[in-house]
Amino acid sequence: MDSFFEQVYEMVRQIPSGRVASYGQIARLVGSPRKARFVGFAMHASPGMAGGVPCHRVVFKDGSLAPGFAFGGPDVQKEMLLGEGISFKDESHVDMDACSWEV
DNA sequence: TTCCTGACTTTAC
DNA sequence: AGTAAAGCCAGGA
Repeated sequence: MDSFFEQVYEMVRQIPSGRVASYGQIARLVGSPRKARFVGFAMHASPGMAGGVPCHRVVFKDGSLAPGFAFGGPDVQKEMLLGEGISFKDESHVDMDACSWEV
C-alpha cells in the first residue's frame, strides 16, 4: 500500500495526543501542500482510530472540526479532543494557538 | 479510458 | 478586511 493515503495515515498516526494538525499541515509533511483535499479524503477512507489513525486530531486550518463527517457528531470529536487535553476556542474551534502540532 | 467529484488551501479582487 | 473563485492530485464510476 504505497498510496498517498498510507502516507497520510502514517503522518496522522505520529500526531501526539493533546495536539492537533490541519489537513494542509499533513499534506505539506507528505510533500504535497496542494493535496490538502485528499488528506481529508484519506481520513474519510481511514480505518479510524482502530487503524491507528486519530482523525479526530485532524482539523481544518481554522481549527474547526468536520461537522457531519465526524465520528457520528462533532460533539463526540470535541469530547475526544478535550479528553486529550486540547483546548477549544469555540464550540467547534480548536485552540490551534496552543495545540497546533509542532513537527 | 475519460470524466467527475472531493473532511482543503491560497490567491485575487 | 471580507468575499469569491481557481487550483491541485488521486480515486471511483
